[in-house]
Amino acid sequence: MNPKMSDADVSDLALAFKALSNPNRLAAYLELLRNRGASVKTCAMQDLMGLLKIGAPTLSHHIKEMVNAGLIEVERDGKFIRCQVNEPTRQRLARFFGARAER
Amino acid sequence: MNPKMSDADVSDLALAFKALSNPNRLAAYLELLRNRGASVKTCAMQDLMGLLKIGAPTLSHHIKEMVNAGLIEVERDGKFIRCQVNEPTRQRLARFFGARAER
DNA sequence: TCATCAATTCGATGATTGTCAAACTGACGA
DNA sequence: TCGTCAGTTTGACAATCATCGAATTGATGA
Repeated sequence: MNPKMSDADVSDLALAFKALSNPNRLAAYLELLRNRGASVKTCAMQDLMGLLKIGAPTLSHHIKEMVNAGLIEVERDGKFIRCQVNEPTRQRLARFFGARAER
Repeated sequence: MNPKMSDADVSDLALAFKALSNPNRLAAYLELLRNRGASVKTCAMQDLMGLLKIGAPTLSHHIKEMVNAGLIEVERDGKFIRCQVNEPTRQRLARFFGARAER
């Protein structure tokens, strides 16, 4: 039924799911998802630290892992960083679960 | 934009993603997804062992974890088991990534 | 009844992970 | 130029995970 999938695609997907398997990372991604429709689409690290009772080193590590998994993008802005969700990946994940269209 | 999400919902989701974060489990789930449209929607353990160069004890463990995460359902049929994807969870995951309609 | 077969449970082990504190970097403003 | 601030890197450690072999269970068919 579905076009089949290479081993490489499977391990890319597994990487994305692994990144979302940690509750703190998931909550961070969820926050970025919610910001997707807002006027300011990005979060700095301190915004996320407000939600996630974890230290800066840990969050920095989590962000790096989400970037590495292709889930989010990070931009530097002087002292700050700006995180936002990676759209192509988000859409690929939605399709994986069998979604068809999206408004 | 989105209705917000309880901590419990977040950890349920994290559990599902953790289950999909292992390449072998992901490949098994993928196989069940592909069978979703077929006439025989279920797989026995040996069907999955054909794909996944791992032993029966390990696969049994993986299946239990996917059941526990709500990703799949398992039914006993004599000596065999029949696995298939859990539809409500599948749809919830598709919606998580922002998909709207389906089919 | 008994041998076989599908699947599960148990116990162990090496690998990976999440987190922290401490030290570091690089940008900004005084 | 200096102190401070946002974020990063490093090194460590406890906890969790994936996998295996061996033993077990329960159903089937001879």
